[in-house]
Formats: sequence, C-alpha cells, structure tokens
Amino acid sequence: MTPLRCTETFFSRDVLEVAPALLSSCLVRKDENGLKRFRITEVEAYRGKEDLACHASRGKTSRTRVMYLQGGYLYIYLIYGMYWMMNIVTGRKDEPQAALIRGMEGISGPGRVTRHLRIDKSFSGENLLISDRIWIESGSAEVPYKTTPRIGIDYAGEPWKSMPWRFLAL
DNA sequence: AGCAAGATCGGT
DNA sequence: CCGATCTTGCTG
Repeated sequence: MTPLRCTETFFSRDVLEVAPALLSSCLVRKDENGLKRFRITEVEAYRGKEDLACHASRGKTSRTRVMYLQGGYLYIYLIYGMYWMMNIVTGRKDEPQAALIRGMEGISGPGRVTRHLRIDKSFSGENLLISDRIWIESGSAEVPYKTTPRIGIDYAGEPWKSMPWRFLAL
C-alpha cells in the first residue's frame, strides 16, 4: 500500500485521537537535498484553552493565532531563545489544540527534531495538506504506545501537569 | 519601554 | 545542576 498524505479528516479530530495516530505516521520533509521520511516516535497533546499547559490558555495572540485554525497547519515557536518547537494543529476551527513533535526515529528531543529538519519560524502557518516542503503520511497499521505526563510543564499545576498526554511509540 | 519567563539542550 | 539566548506577552 502506498503512503498517503494525511488530509483534513485526519487532523480535524480531537488531539487525543490525532496524537497516537501520529505515532503510526511519517513526517516527510522535502528540500533542496531531496525528500526524507521520518517515523514519528514521540508526541505530546496540548488541548484547548482549559489546558493550562497549552499556550491557548492565555488567549489568542499573534503567536498562537494559528492554533485556532482547523487541524492541518503547523504551529512553530521559539523557546529558551534557541529551540524551535514544531506542533501540528488539530481539531476544529476555534478549538485551539496542537500536537508537539518530541521525537522521530533516530532523533529524540523536540529541539533536535527541528534542528535536524531545518524548521524555523517560516514554517509557522504552513498548511500540511498542500505544502511541498513538509507533510504527514499515514501509516498502514496502528503502533503500540505508552503514555506519561508531559515534560517541562509543571508550572501548569494540577491536574494538567499530570494528564497522561505524552505518547511514545514502543 | 522594560522585564520576566519559557512545551530545551549540552556541558560541568 | 547551570548557563545560553531571545521572542513573546504583560505591565507601566
């Protein structure tokens, strides 16, 4: 079966459905050096304005504007002055959610993922349904996974810092 | 206009 | 464990 680019139907579901589905998907990056596919191995879900770990909990700003779009766009931001974080927007319009890509085959850590793929601010708002430089391809089979609390968000307090919204392929 | 904080990483 | 490094969002 040939790999197929994920469509709006895939991304517009709730982030808690899309996050594990991403673990059986591939991230495809095309640049002047050619096309490469990476199996996604680790993802975290950030879910709506209620979720105090989600940037949308502080309302819509110029940075988080893209998270309010329907699923299928990239939300990219800089953290600690030097690392780009790559998120896949999920859910319906005005339902701000995103899945942070924390690891791919052979690469662990969200900062390392974007450094390896050469992803920066210019990718924020990129439409994964039509982009010719980055997209997601669905996998054939479901992949077994485990969940843990999310990393680096203790400031969000309970219950958010304990929600098992980090998904790791086994 | 100034400032504090941050979904991390690499070196001690 | 700590420093790097700079955008963002909030305050004044």
